[in-house]
Amino acid sequence: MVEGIVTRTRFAPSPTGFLHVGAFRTALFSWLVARHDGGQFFLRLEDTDQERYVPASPRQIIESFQWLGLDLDGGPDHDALRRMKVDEDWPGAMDNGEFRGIPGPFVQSHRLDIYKRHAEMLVASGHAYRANETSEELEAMRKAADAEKRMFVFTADARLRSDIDPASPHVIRFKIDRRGQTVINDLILGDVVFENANLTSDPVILKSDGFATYHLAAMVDDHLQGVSHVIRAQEWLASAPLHVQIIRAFGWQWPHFAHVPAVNGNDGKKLSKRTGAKSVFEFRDEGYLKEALLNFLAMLGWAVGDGDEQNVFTLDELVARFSLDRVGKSPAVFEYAKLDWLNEQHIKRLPDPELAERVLPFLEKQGVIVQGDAQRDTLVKLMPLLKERMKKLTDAAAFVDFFFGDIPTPPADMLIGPKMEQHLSRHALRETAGVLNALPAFDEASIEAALRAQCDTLSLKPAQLFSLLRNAVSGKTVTPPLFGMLAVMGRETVMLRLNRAIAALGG
RNA sequence: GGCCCCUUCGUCUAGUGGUUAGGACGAAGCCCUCUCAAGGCUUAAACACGGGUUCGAGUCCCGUAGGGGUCACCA
Repeated sequence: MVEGIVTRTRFAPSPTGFLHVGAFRTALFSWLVARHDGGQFFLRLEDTDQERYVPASPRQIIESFQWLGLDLDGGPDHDALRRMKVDEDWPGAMDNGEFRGIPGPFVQSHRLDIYKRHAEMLVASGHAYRANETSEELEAMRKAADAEKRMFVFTADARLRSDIDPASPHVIRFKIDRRGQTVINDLILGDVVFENANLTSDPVILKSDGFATYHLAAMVDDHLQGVSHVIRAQEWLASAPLHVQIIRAFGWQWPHFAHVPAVNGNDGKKLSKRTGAKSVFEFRDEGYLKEALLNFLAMLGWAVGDGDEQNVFTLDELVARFSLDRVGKSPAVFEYAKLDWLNEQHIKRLPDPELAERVLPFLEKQGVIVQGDAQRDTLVKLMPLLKERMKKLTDAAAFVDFFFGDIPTPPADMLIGPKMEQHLSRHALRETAGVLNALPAFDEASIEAALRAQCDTLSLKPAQLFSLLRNAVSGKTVTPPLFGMLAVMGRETVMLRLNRAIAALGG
């Protein structure tokens, strides 16, 4: 256990491609643990595999954190990102950030000397040794073991050569202690017991190209950077005993471990492209709120419990209530219907001006709004009409497009009310237009009162008159509520469209 | 195959020996209603299986089955 220091967690992805939301759920758990405890959270890029490195990856990872609003107390700075060949013109995440007492660099390829030094320390202390078998030789050894139906385990005794010149190309392997057992006190899973005799080959900790492997690099960094809780995907559980041995070989205290269960697709299998392995950006672009995504991700595997049945949480509430001992042990499945519902809930809770700001970029992209600033006020007024019927931000366009641009005069058959003749529809429109034009105040309450009175005057049912008006002013059969819609639209536009409709009906 | 993890409605889950097994999403129905929604009410829907332990098991133990992870000079 790391004692006497604050909770410090980290997210340490390998920049080898685009991270899907499942990875960010693990990151969110780590972030929540840190914030709940008033501790720190930082980002470390584990790029010790140069062959799989994808230069677009660091940027995607950092911008995802930015969009989600998960702040970092440390991470790759501008210079580090430049060295990683991330776009020159990109400002980078940490230029305005601070490194609050957490030692960097935060990119593993910039820490090679540290790993080398630590690997040599283990050789000197007898916990590791040099080896230089070629991959062909190793393959042959595996085949031979296979043929004898026994498991291939590489140990110091198995190596072909032991007199290795430190100046020649070679790897350093960790010498696994195969006696006794290792117990991992996992914060989520409880005690997990491993028989050390079952452990696999002595792992390479320093590759012949001078790069460390995960096992060495992550343990060294977590120690040097003061990580108190190692929160990671459950796929790491099998190598946890090895990690404990490495930490012990250095004489360090080990951190709390928490292995987070996987997230599966709706086929029960590992998340794939087809089953929803999307990036954070894809959700953003599809019109999801970060609040909803975060809420949804947090509840995949975590629940408040204790009889509390709250479903909708703000980030602050999650920070206040999250704890690892409430994280379930079993894998969860993405169910996007629930995300949609959460999105609705968070949309409804957003203040109108804020919601309008979120909707605006989508309307601009969809060509509904051209002059955003000029039309912002109208947009804010529309929010009360919209927020109850929007599932995603992309839904807004269909409800508001006719407020911001002219509409073609609807076809005549659309201008005839239910169970009404053409002349009757025309009459009703003409009379109602007259009433609306004479209305002293063109606000929602006045409009409603006047139109309901019109139903009586004309002996029409609300459904008849109102659908007629709706179609005439919007050109649509599905719109926000009529009275509020007319008020926001304004008398001038309403009269213009009603008169056109009357003309289209021949009169 | 060895080792490890997991198993409550379709999905996310509550439950820590005694419950009519609760909630949410989704589904169906009803109500409300100017369309679409929202909202309200109601219904269907689960303890993987088999043995124990116990007066009593979703809860404890042991098996079985199923799912997943891992066994690289990848992370």
